[in-house]
Amino acid sequence: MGASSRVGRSGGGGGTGVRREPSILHLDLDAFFAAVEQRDKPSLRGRPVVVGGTGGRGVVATASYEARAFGARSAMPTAEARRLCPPGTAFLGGRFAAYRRTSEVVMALLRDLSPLVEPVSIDEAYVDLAAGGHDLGIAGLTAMATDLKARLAAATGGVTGSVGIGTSKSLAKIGSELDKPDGLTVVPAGSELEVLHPLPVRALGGVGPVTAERLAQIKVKTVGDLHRLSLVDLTSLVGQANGAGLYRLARADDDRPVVADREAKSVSAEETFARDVTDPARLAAEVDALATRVGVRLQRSGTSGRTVTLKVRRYDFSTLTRSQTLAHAVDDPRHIAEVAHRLLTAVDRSGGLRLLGVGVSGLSPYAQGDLFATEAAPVVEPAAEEPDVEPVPDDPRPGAAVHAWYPGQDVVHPDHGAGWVWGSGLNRVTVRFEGPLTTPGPVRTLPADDPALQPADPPDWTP
DNA sequence: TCTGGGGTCCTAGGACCC
DNA sequence: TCTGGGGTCCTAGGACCC
Repeated sequence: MGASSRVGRSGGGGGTGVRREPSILHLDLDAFFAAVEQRDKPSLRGRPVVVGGTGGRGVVATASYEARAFGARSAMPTAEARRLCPPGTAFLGGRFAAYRRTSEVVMALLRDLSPLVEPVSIDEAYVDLAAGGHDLGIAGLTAMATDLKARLAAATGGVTGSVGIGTSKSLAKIGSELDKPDGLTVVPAGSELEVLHPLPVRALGGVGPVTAERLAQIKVKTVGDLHRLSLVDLTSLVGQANGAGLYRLARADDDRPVVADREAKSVSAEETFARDVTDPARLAAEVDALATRVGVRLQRSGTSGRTVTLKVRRYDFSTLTRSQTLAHAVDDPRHIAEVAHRLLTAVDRSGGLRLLGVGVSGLSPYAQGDLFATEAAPVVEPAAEEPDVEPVPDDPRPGAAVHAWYPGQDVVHPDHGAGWVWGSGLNRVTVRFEGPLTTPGPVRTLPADDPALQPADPPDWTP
C-alpha cells in the first residue's frame, strides 16, 4: 500500500542507487536440498542428486550441479529429469526437518553480522550490513564475505553459498547470481548500471516469462534496452505497479529496506492427488485433512483469519479459487472445513479433481474465542456495528416465516432463484444468487423479513 | 508418468457507502 | 428522472518467487 511514495529522485543525471555504499548482502545457498543430502550421505557426493516429488506427478525442487549437467532443473517434472539423468542418479523425496535445521544454522551466522536479516526462503536471505556497523569499503566487504563463506561451510558441514553485495536488494541479489556456485561478487557504488545493463531483463526481480515475452515483442531484451523505454510506455505494456517498478530497477533506483520479521499474510495447504479424485466422500475427507493442517498452523502461530479460500485444480489442469470472508476470524479446523466444504459444493467436480487446496487469509493476531481480544481487534470492528444475527434455529415448520439468516445458508427466492447468504444484519440480508436470474446482478440485499426468501432445504420437522 | 507446494503482490469489477 | 465521484471491501484470476 505504501508503494506509491513517489519520491521524484531522478535529479537529472545518473540517479544511480539510493544508498551511497554497498551495504546490502544477499546470500543464496547452492543447490541447497541436494547439498544437504550429499553432506549427510557421503555416497551421494560427486553424483547427480535430484530432490523433489518422486511420484508420477512430482516435480524437481533442487537438482545438484552434477544433475544440472544433464539438464535437470528446478520445477521440471521429475519424470523428465529421470529421462535426462543417467543410471545411478539419486531421486530423493526430501527431508525438510534437516533442511530447516541447516537453514537455522546459516541464518544464525547472518544474525551475527547484523540484527537486520530478512530471510526470503529457507535458502536465501538479505542482510543490512550498515545496521551491523561494518567497514563498507570494497576490501573490507570482500574480507568479511570471504570469512562468512568459510564459517558457513564449517558450520553446515560443507554446504556452500553464493554472496552478492551491492547498494540495493536488487543489486545484491544480481551479484549473488553472477558467480555461482560458491561465489562472491561485490558491486561497487557507481558501477550499478555497468553491471545491470548488459543483463537480460529476466535478471530483474518481477520479470517472468510473460513479461519477458511482452518486452521481447518490442525488441527489449536487456536491462539496457529497458532503460530506454519511457515510464508511460512501460506502464502501458506491463501495468502500473510493474511498469513503475521496472522503470526504477533499470536505473538501479531501489531503496527497499531489509525487513526482519515479516508477518505472514496467509496460510494454506494443498495436495495434488496421485490420480484424479471424483468420490465425494474422499474429497470431503481431503478438505478436512487440509483444513486441519491449516488450522493447526494458525493456532501454533497464534493467528486466525477471516477469509477462507478453496483451491481446485480439475482433471484438465484448469485451476480456480472460491473464497468467503467471514464476520469473524477463524482458526478452528472444523470451522475452516465447514466453509471449504460449502465452497466445494459450488464448483463443478465432474471429470475429477487433480488438486485441492485450503487457505486462510486476512490474518490478525487475535485468535477466535478470545472475546476481549476480538473486540479489541480493529479488523473486526465493523462487525460490532452490525452484529451477525445469531444463527437461531429457524422455525422448522414448512412455510414458516424465517427472520434470521446465517452466512452460508442456502436460500431460494421466487424472483432471483437459488443462492446463499453471505452477509446478514439486523434488518437486511445480502444474498448471492446463482441463477437462473430473472434480474441482473448476482448479489441482492433484501429485507431480513422478506417473506418470499426461504431456506432452500427446510429442515425436516416432526411434530 | 506432463506440469509441487508455499507464498506475495497486483488488477479489475461489483457492491456499497458517503 | 437521471446519474457523480471517491474510497473501501470483497472476489477471482494471474504473474511471479523460491
